[in-house]
Amino acid sequence: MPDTLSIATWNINSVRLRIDLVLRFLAEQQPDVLCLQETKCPNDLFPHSAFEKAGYRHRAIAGIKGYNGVAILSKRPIEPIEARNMCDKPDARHISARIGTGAKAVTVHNFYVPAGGDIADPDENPKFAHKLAFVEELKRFSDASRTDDPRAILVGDLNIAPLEHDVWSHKKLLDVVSHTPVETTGLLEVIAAGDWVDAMRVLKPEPEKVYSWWSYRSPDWETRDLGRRLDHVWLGKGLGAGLQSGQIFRETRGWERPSDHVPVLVTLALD
DNA sequence: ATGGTGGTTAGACCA
Repeated sequence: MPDTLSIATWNINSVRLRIDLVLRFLAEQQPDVLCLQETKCPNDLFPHSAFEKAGYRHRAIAGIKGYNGVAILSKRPIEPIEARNMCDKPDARHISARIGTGAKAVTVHNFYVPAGGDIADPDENPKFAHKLAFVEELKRFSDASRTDDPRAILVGDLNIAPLEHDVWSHKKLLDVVSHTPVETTGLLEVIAAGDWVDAMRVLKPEPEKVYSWWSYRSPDWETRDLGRRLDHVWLGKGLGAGLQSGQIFRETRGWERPSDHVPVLVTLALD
């Protein structure tokens, strides 16, 4: 086993519609592992053979019809662990797998946190209540993971931009779902509970602006640049010191028929 | 204050 691991996360917004974009990214960057969210693909319709041909012969998937769905694609052997029912719902928002063996093995957890709807009030908006409950569950998960599994990696579309410079305007977005205080505080508490290392923010500390998502609804996304950092790669306590590099593939937002999210790729040493 | 653009799948629902 090589002593580095490169792992990417990407909300693809339909893996079948955008299979060519995923294959292009894999061909160009060759990450060891790619975690997808919003595959929107039932398990029996997952495009296994396309990934097989691309060299991603090891996969763990959890999909349902129409919504959500997560997948872990790997060039190296993996052992699927579980697809958790977060908030007691079988709605395909988590999948995990073990990569490698022995002392260098790591556990990858791929999460898709609920977007939370438009109204930032849990009493008025059940989707926002669901999101807050999901974050609370992530807190308990992280607290347990910190002690049980220091070689864990948590990635995914967490649908929260926790820091001031994770959004184009902190003040203007304070009451916009994804950057409200209850969400940003909650996500920072998840990080604290797990002692997670926020990989991209180690490499690009505040106040640099870092985004991974630009709304479909905003025309001229590139010049206006009204982005948010919703996609994250967190390293467990035993892996944080190995962080080597990270990259956000903003250019994919300009590809034909793009996802509204772009890939985030992190490379780390495993020893 | 509002509406703006996408995907799934067949009328809404979700982002």
